[in-house]
Amino acid sequence: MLSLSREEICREIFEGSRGKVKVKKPGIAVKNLEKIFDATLAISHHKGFHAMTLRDLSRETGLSMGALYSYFSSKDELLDMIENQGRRIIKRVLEEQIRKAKGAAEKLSIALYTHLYLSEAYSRWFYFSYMETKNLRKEQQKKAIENELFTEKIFMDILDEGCREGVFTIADPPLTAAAIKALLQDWYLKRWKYSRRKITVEQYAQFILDLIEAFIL
Amino acid sequence: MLSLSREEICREIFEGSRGKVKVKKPGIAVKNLEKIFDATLAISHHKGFHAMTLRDLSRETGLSMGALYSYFSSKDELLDMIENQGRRIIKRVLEEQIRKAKGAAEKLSIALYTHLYLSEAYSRWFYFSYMETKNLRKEQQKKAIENELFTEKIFMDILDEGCREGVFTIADPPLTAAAIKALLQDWYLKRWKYSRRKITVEQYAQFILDLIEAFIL
DNA sequence: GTCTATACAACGATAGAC
DNA sequence: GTCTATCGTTGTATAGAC
Repeated sequence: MLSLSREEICREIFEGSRGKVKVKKPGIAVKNLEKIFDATLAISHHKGFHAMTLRDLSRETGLSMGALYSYFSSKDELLDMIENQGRRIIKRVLEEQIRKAKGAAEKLSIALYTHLYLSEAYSRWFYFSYMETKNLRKEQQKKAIENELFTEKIFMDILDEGCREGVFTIADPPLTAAAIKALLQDWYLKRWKYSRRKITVEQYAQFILDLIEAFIL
Repeated sequence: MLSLSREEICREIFEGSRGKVKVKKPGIAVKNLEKIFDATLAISHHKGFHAMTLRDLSRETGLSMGALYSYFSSKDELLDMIENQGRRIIKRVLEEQIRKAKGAAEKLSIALYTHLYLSEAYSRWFYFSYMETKNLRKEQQKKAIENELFTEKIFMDILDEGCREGVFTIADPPLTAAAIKALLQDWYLKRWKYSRRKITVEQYAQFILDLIEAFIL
């Protein structure tokens, strides 16, 4: 439900990138953008975006170097496209879902689950974004930091609301929100560990909720 | 108390790297290794180890390219020296400190504080090691993963001991240990955030301890 | 022990044929 | 819309003077 298909995502990027993508036919462009983003996330997952060469990307996508440059005008622009679009989708879905909930306790639960399900559906994007942030140019780095603080603020606001309602008792809301973020991030940063131990996203979500509730209820 | 001086660390690396470092005079070698490691961690912190060129490193250390190659035989070897030595020191200090404690509750507290103080003293190393792991060659990557699991196991064992003693009640010890690790790691991965908010390492340590104890006591 | 100068490979990016 | 061929640049690494 949360996850758009990859094709829809690439269509959205294509629509929003008129002028960057030189290829005009939507059918062809969307199909190849899908290949390009998939391959970029896959290769970067193993050796980092900077170490990925465009020759790697050419081999993995089956497109020539020349063809790649019909979809972006520089390696940096490719990075920007991935960063920006991912952020936009995630922000939208997260806000949509939380709006549905009533009361702080339910909002906390929904926010936790939504964030974990999102990072499950787009785990490679989350991992990529986390790991590449420090390699971005200033302007993009600023956006990434804003994004981290934005998500944290969502949890801060829920915690504050809970305190006002009298359902939560929290000594230090900012640190509590930071801890929640750290626990959410571990899910996509340490996927190898959790998948090796056969922990499902549902198990992890319930565990985090229990841990936090033991602290604030 | 925990932190060796940088000079001592570099001396230890120098002693343990006979054959790698071509420079023979200890005084000169230790002084320059200090410059090299410092600069590598500093530059990598901003743009990643792979993006750091040896010309960058030359400029930052004041040594020529030729001189640098008297201290390592390839960029990869430099990376190995940093990874290996950091791991060794941290493992040693962590085990030393925990051995002093008696009983699970005290051990948990000591382990948390020690890990946080260590990651405070060597924060750039911790950050570097975390961020560069996926870019390492297979053999080094395996060591890094073993290291992650080793630290986690320290906490696992303490939690198990506490359950046997009857002082802790834990539904899922492995997930609890994983959560502790995630919270410890956030301290050095998000230094910008905590320092901006003027959170001290003592405050953070006490907060994490409170959070975990609320869950397991 | 450190320097300058340089070799050589690999990179990102482009031009022009198809 | 995609390809091949190639440009100029920049990277790691080394040789030999000092």
